[in-house]
Amino acid sequence: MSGLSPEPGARLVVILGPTASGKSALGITLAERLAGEILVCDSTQVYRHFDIGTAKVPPSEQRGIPHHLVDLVEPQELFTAGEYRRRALEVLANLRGKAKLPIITAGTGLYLRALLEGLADAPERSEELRERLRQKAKLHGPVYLHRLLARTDKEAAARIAPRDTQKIIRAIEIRTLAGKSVGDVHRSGREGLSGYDVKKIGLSPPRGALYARIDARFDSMIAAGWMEEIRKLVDSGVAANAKPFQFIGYSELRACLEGGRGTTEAIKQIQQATRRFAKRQITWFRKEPDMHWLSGFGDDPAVEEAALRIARLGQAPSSS
RNA sequence: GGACGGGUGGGUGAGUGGCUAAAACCAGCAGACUGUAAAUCUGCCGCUCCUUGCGGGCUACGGAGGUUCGAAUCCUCCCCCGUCCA
Repeated sequence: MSGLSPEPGARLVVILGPTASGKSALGITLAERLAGEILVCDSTQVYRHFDIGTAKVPPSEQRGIPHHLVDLVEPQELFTAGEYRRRALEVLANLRGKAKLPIITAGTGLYLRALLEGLADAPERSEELRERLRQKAKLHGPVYLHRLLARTDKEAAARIAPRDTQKIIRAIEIRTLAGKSVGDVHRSGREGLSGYDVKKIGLSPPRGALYARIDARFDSMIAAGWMEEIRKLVDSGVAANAKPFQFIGYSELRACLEGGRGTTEAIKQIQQATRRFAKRQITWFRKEPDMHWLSGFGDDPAVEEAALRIARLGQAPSSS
């Protein structure tokens, strides 16, 4: 449904790929050449003050290209896919008025899907309900909630693994607050993005090379003062259980800082966690429809050229 | 030179005669995922064959022999590692 509206409308470029694949660099390159602006689609970069570890592009490296959807909330706030969608739609409307090409650099598959395909009309999260459910789970064991869900929504229970507490809670939440099954809520449809001719470019560097970049990027983040950033966050009173402190690297390094223990073990953990994260991203993006995959990093000149062709013409490099 | 302890699948490591291709954990690979998504969860993980079955074959617990219907597990010799005694 998305991008297939009767009149092709404005163009929209999406660059997606695993972490450290060079999405940001490619985005800036395309923006410069095509009079575009960047919409970051990353669930971690929406948090203010968590800059280095979330790999935000520092203003000094943005080459004058506006970067939207970054630094939207404070660390103790919660952010959701629905909120991302609302904000992104605002930015898109705004760029349309200025006749700028929107370029989305996407690392968070769920957020991108929320924007492109929409979300069902489901209730927002309810902290009170969730807290009650979490208490019950703690009391009766992890599988208890699954049985609870099965009682009112067999279909959802069949789809969700008994130990996937997070998804079970969400399902119970929808069932309870919407008053109908999750399946019914989802089947009621969702409204995707329309009025855009979407070009999706995927970065797919060789696995080994990607892993090497991940390791190298960690070093440069440290060199850029990641530790100092964390120290400042701690000093300014950001709670340890704040959402962004759960992001890869932040929790481990905070523990090093406060526990005074060595970092060599933490470094290995962080690099490994990042590799696993990249794998999950790859899995998610693999089934993304209408992709133009490029097998290199976003700062590779050959990739830049191919991406430019796709962004301009919407043709696969092989067909040109 | 002698006395003990130990050598197990990519790693750590359990396993003392059959239920063991070998626990568990890690790593790796694959997958799911419509408001926590850098999250959460699932599967596979010696090789191989097919009529894909709680199927067949082969290889595997340092090496070589042996005992036994049957050995990672018991015996003999050898090699290596650690600790201790000379």
